[in-house]
Amino acid sequence: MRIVYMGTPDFAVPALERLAACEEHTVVGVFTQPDKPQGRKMTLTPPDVKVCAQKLGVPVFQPKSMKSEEAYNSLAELKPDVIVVAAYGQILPKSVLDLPRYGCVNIHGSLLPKYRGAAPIQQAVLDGEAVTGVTTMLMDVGLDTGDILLTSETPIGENETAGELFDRLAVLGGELIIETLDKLSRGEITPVKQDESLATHTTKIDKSRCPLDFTKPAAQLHNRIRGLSPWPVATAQIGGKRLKIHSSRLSNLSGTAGTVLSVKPFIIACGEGALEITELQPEGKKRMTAEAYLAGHPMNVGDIV
RNA sequence: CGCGGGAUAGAGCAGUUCGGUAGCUCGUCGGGCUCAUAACCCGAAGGUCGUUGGUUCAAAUCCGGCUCCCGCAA
Repeated sequence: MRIVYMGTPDFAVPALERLAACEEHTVVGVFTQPDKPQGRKMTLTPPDVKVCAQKLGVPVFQPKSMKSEEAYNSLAELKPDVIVVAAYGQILPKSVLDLPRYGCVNIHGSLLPKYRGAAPIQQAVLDGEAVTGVTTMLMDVGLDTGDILLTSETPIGENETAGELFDRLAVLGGELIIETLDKLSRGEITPVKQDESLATHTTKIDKSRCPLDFTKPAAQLHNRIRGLSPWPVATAQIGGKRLKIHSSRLSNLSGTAGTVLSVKPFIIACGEGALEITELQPEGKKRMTAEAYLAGHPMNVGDIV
C-alpha cells in the first residue's frame, strides 16, 4: 500500500520505522507539525518524526494546518491508499479523512473507548490502572471516536512511569499498525463501533497537578509521580525547598503525614501508608538519588518535611 | 541579549562576603568488634577547586573572557 504517515513526537517514531521497513508498503510522504522553538534558548527544533523521516529519505511536509487547500493538494498528489496517524497534533478535516481508499487509521495509546483525547498514557498511570494498551481505529470526524480495528493489551508495572509506558506502547503501536494494515488490505477486519457508555476523556496534562500533598494516600502520590514522569514531573516541598520527585516506591511503614520515617531509604509518611522517594532533583541541579541528596542535605528520622 | 541557580575527591554538599596548609556526610579500600549485618569502632587512598587570562609575596576565594549543566518561563 502507498502510505502517508502523519505524526509528530517520539511516540510516533517506532511505527514509522516499522512501516518504512515493511516490504509490502511504501511510505510515500510524512506530514508532521512545523518546527517549534524549544528549550532555554528557544531554538527552532524539528519534531522527532521529521528527523526520522529525513533519515529514511521520505519527503516531509509541515503544513501549519491540514485544512488549507495547499496541504490538501500536496497530500492528494501522493495518492495514498491509507493515511496512518499517530499523535499528529492536528484535527483532520473530513476531506482528508475521505481521501484514501482505506481511510485514515489512527494509533491511539489506550484501549478505546477508554481514555480518548490528548493524554491517554499519562492518565492511565495517574489513575493507577493495571492494564492498558494501544488501539488502531478508522478515524471519523469526532475525537478518537472512530470504529475500532485492532487492540493490543499490556499490563502496567507497579513502578512503571508514563515515560516508560510511552516507549513500550510506541513499540506495540508499531507492531499493531503493521498487523492492522495487512488484515485491512485482505478484508479480514470488521470495524467495531465504540461503546459510548464506556467512553472517558483525557485532557492535556498541565503543571497544576505537580505539587504533592503528603496528607493524601501514598498510592495516589505514587501514581502521580509515575504519571507525571518524565514530564512535567511531580514536585514536593522538602526541607523548605521545592524538589522535583522523579521516582518513588510504596512503603509498608506508616506514621503521621509528612514525617520522615527513614533516611536510608528515604521514606516519608503520607495520609495513608508511606512513600519511599528514590530519585529527586533540586532546582538548578541534575536529578539524583535520594541517598545522594541526603548526603549533602542531612535529615533525621522524625523531621517534618 | 527573557529571569535565575550551579561547576570543589567516585556521589551529594560546605568553604568564596573579609585572599594565607582542602573540609563535611556518604561511598571505596584495609583492619577491628560481632553468631551476624546495610549496624558500630579504627585507619587509608582519592581533588592541577570547569577552562583561560589578569591583580597579588600569595587566589577555590578578587577582576575579565570562555565552556558545560540545570530550574523557571515559553
